[in-house]
Amino acid sequence: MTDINFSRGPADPDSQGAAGTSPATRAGEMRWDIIELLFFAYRDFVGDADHELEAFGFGRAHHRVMHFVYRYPGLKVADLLDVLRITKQSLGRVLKQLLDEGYIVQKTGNNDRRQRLLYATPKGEALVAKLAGLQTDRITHALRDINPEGVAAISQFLRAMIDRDDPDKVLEAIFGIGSKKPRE
Amino acid sequence: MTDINFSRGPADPDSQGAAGTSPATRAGEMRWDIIELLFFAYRDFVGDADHELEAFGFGRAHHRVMHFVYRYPGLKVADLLDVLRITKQSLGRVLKQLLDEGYIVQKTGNNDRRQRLLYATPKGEALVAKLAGLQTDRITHALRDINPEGVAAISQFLRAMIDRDDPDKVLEAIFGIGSKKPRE
DNA sequence: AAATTTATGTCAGTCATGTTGACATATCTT
DNA sequence: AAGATATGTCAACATGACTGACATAAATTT
Repeated sequence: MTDINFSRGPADPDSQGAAGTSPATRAGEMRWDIIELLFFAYRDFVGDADHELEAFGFGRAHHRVMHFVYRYPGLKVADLLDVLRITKQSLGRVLKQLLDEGYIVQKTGNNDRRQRLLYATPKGEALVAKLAGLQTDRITHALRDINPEGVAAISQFLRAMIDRDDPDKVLEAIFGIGSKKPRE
Repeated sequence: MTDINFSRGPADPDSQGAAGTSPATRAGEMRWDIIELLFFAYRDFVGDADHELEAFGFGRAHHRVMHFVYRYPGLKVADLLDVLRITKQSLGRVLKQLLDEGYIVQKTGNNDRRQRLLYATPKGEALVAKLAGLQTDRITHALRDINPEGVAAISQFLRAMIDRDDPDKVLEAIFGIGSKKPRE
């Protein structure tokens, strides 16, 4: 049936050396393993939520907004734009739906009445909890046979994969700039 | 400045318990840390390639196709569909561009002349190497201070995050299903 | 007080990438 | 010869990105 050549790597690995210009260009030095594991792990990780979201008529964009609004109550629209790295227009459509359908409420800022601070409603909280539950189940399973040192290494690795130049508000909170300890 | 309430978690965490139905529904049991680290880590991980791809007039879809064609020479179209989990039409557009612009070539299968086996050209290999170089640099940096046991834990974690029911050809290769006949 | 900047919202149009369903062709299998 | 399979292509559509322009209210600066 499947007569694919599954020898790993290109037919002529040596042809790589001269082509690229970035520091790691020789095929032998590439972290193909981690690159591909990240692809598949993330694909299935978000797949959990994707499937559930269909029942709500929502997409990934809605999930991301709901998640961060729930997790960081009182988030401003501008902060959300920084975190999600999308444009105002893209966010606007999704946010409007979530507001209209009662998953999120806005409150005018106390200090600055131009701001619309965002909060999840109980309905919104339930959705986030449901999705996070699915993802937590997968994570818990994946961590099952890993000892505390291993878990620490995983956490350290993921943190070190994140850009730290010009972090947004949420990242500052995650990395505990203000001595706030992430729940762990 | 930013007068956001950055207390962690929802205003009323206890409201979660009754709402959800999946195993992990109580807010205190959620792996918010890993969930968010995965989001940011993957965002920045793929961001490396995204930026570079603009110069080629390509998007993420092109990268994914090029990557797997380069890594698994002789991949069939059907295998690529399994791996990427997209439809024939979506793949078709992207694949046609890569063929037209000389990044990929097709060869008719020897055993089965209906098959179009895909191979990266030197031009395609150079592109993959460049993008993988950027991502490898990030990974290498993130693994810098992690000992071999930690790296093993990271690898194990990522593998365990991946669905193993009905794995595709590439996953079978990654997980080293050693027998001659992985699927029938 | 007036002018400017900021935070947000919205409109119009475009693009990339995904979808479904139908259908055509060549080739392999029965 | 008939049917199944691998691939390619068509039309139509959905989502979620984008740019650029513009409007409003509120804060800030002059």
